Amino acid sequence: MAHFPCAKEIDAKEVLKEKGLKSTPQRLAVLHVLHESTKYLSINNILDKTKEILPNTGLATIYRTLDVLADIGLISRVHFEDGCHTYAYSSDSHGHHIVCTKCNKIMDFAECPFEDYMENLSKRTGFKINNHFLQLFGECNECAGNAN
Amino acid sequence: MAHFPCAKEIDAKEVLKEKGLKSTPQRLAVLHVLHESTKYLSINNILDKTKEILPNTGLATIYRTLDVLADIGLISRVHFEDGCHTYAYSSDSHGHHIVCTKCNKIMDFAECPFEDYMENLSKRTGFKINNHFLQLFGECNECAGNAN
DNA sequence: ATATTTGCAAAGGATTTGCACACAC
DNA sequence: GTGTGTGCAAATCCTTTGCAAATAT
Repeated sequence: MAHFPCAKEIDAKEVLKEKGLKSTPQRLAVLHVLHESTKYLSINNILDKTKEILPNTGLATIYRTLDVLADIGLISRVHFEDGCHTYAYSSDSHGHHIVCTKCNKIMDFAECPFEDYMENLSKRTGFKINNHFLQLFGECNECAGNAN
Repeated sequence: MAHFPCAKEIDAKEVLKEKGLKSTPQRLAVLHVLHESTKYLSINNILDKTKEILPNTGLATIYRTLDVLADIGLISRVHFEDGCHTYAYSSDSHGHHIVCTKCNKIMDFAECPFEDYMENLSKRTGFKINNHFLQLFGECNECAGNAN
């Protein structure tokens, strides 16, 4: 199997093995690409960079691999404002929501716990933070209270 | 023009007028549907419910209307794990990211400012919060420091 | 009266799937 | 050796767009 200088490679191999998944060059290459990149990459960016390592990689493999890696927690899904088209009524400008994963109930909450934290985080990261997106998932009291 | 019992209708009309947009039955109906619903609705759910009010509404109108309403802040975009396929490397299980909207630089941060807040929010909303999604947008120090 | 908005249908992209072959275990 | 994973191409799905007719102002 090919070998790539990915800091998380050994870890990744173990995580994959734990889940009964194979450590394929493609999976390690995609992880490597994401790990090395300091920028957001589109699916095609990821494909191109992966092809620099494994020229025959197909687009479908990228999709499948990203799903696998996200499912086992080695990467995470990132949301962009214009990349995701689902909407909910919002009673205030923050528009944060809590979603019940059992019944889909949705509740928006006005106050934003981050306001204070932002400044702190701005200083530490060097980012001037303009906007934020927060969403909570859980079970509403009916679903949590009633049986499964 | 049709009239719907939407608490925010008058407000919506004003906001639309302010922006030079027309208060069409479709826009008010979609807003009404989202406002009345306590649950997350898919695009097709929104179409179906809107058709209960205005039977001839087309799907394209739903998309256009949701965009307009989101742009003027009357509704907000909601992200679901499987509804948005963009990924980034994640160095910890939280996987929160800050994204620079100018150069696309992405930085993940380990600590989660919500940990403490969760319990508090759980009590107030009645939701048992299992998971959360947080993402920040801004400008990295190079982009913020350098000219535009 | 006029410019915006809508509905329909067609176009366009993005993502997924089927299947034979390759490969990690 | 076996079953999972991959590559290719086709199929599918979601979203956007063009245009003529309708309509809010």
